[in-house]
This record gives sequence, C-alpha cells and structure tokens, in this order.
Amino acid sequence: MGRAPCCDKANVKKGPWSPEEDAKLKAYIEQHGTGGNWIALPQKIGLRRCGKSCRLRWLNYLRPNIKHGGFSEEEDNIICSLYISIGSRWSIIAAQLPGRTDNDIKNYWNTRLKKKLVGMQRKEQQARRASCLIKQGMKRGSENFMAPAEAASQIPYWASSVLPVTTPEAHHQQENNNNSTNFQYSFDISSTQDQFYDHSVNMLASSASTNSTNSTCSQIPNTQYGFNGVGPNMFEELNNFPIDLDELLFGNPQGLISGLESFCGIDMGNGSTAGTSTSAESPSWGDVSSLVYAPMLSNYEACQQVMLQDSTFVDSSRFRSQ
DNA sequence: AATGGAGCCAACCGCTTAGGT
DNA sequence: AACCTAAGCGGTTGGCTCCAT
Repeated sequence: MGRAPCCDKANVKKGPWSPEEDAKLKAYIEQHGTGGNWIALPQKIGLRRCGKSCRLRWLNYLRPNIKHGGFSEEEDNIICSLYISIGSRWSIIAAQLPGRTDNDIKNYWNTRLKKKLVGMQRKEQQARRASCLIKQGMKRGSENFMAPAEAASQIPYWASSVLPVTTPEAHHQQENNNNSTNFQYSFDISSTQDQFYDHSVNMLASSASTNSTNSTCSQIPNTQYGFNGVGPNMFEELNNFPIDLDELLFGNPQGLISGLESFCGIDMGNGSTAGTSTSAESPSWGDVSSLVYAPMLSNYEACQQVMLQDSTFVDSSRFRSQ
C-alpha cells in the first residue's frame, strides 16, 4: 500500500506556472506569509495547485532576492569545494550562496560544472601521459623536474587540490618548507568530522599557499591532513589516485565521497580511519551545518579575501574559460 | 526552411526527517 | 513509544530553446 497523496491529484493543475498564478501566490505570501501550512495555502488563494508545488514555486522562483544564472567564479569554487567535501547536499551548499536555490545549484552542477571538472581531468591525464613519454626518453637521474606544468596550470585551485597535481615551483617550495621526504596522504586518526570538512578550506588554503608565500591563507595548517598537495612522489600518488571522475561524477556521485574516503584513509561517517567501519550504509553526516559550516565559511571567506587581493594567486578565470 | 540532437531548467515524485499528538 | 502529517530534500523527468546539419 502506497503513501497517501498529499493532495487531490485529479483537481490539481500540473506543469508550468502562469503569470497569474505567480502573481496570486506572491501577493498572498507577501501579505500573509505562508501561515506555516503549504497544504492549505492553495485553497486559501484559490489556486488549483498542490501545496508542495506552491512551496517549490515560491522557494525557487518567486521568493525575493533570488538570483538566476550567471554564476560567478567564486560561486563555482564554493560549489565545487563543498561538493567534494560533502557530496550532493544541495540545500547545505545553497545555504552558503545567498540568493541561490538548491535546485539552481543542482541544475548548474549537473549541466555545467560536472562536465568542466571531467574535461579538465581528461586534459590533465593527456598531458601527464605525454609528459611520461618525454620522461622515459630522457636520461635517468636528471635533476630536472619534468612536471606537466601547463596541464597543471589549466586546473582550478579547488580541482588541483583534489587531484594531486604539482608544478616545479610548488615542488621546489615544498622542498623548502618541508624537510620530510615521505609524502603521505594520511589523516590524523583522531580527526573529527569537523576536521575533515575543513578539508575544503585546506584545499583552498593549500592552493593559495603554493602560489603565494606570504598569503595569510598559508597560515591555516594545511598539512594537517596530508592535503598540502605537493611532494616528491606526487606522480606516483597521482597514479594511485582512486577516483575516476568520469565514473564517479556521471555514474556514482556517492562514490566520489567513498573514493576520497579510501584515498584519505578516513571514514567520513564516524571520523575513524578507513577499514574500521563495517557498515555498508552511506555515512551518517549528522547536522553538518552546525558542525562545520560556520567556521568553514568564515575560514573560506577570509581565505577568499586574500585570494582576491593576491595577484599571484592562481587565476580562477582559467576555469571559467574552459 | 526543416529536422534532429544536445543542453538547460522548471517542476514533479517519492523518500526522509521533524514536529505534534 | 508509536503514529500521523507536513515540510524538506535530492533524484529524475518533460518540455522548451538553441544550434548544427
């Protein structure tokens, strides 16, 4: 036996809203509010619409200060960073972007951002293959670091932090900054869920720090989780990177999270290291926003300010111009 | 000019969650 | 504690527009 319908479907109009319906709904809500009962609202107004449909129309279209289209670079970066951190939690992502609806962001991701990300990964892989062929032809033991700098430069900072790509400059700086030669993607076992979500901030921070030595973003402890993104064995690590974006983004979005989990050695559900979780269920995220988003956003905003001011920071317009 | 395919987006569907009784 | 109802949410779909042929 199925669920009882929320409204009398036979007497409910479906499909696109007419300007008259929009005007009725908007006028009523602006004057009286929703009254906390969407189901009863269409009857009060005299609309032959389902309450859910009214709610959706208001939230996604009629509500004041709604922005449609024209996503900025900053919004792109926030969306991508958050998607990488928390997956398709569109309402949470939308909460970080004033004026944007979850539906808008979801559509934008599915139709544009996702494809851009995959396209960039393909380009990077092609460049890497070409680089490997060149390297194979070169004399062994060369001190020259033949990184696919051009390919790396085509990747936005949020993506380059997820897909471990390095540049000669970053490599050199990393050597100066870190005496350790054992690059590891390791998480502190005691990492909390909050810390992992802060990973997004670290992505931004790590990218900033590799491009600007005096950025205040570099003050964020971006090596805490091993996501500083550069190291002597970077290409080996890249080859081992378990995420195929083609598969994950177009086939199984949750797999992106799983891939990151296994890659990072963390169970995002309980904060323990990989291998300790026996549950086959998807992770329980809990109240993510209360756990992390306030500090995360403030960190991000602070970081963003620096990025905007720092002319040496990687030009994110590369991303939009793809 | 006609047509077919791709891209985009508004809206719907159904499941989950939260709150009330 | 159990149940019911409405809101919230994310996945999916249908139809419109644009563009290439």
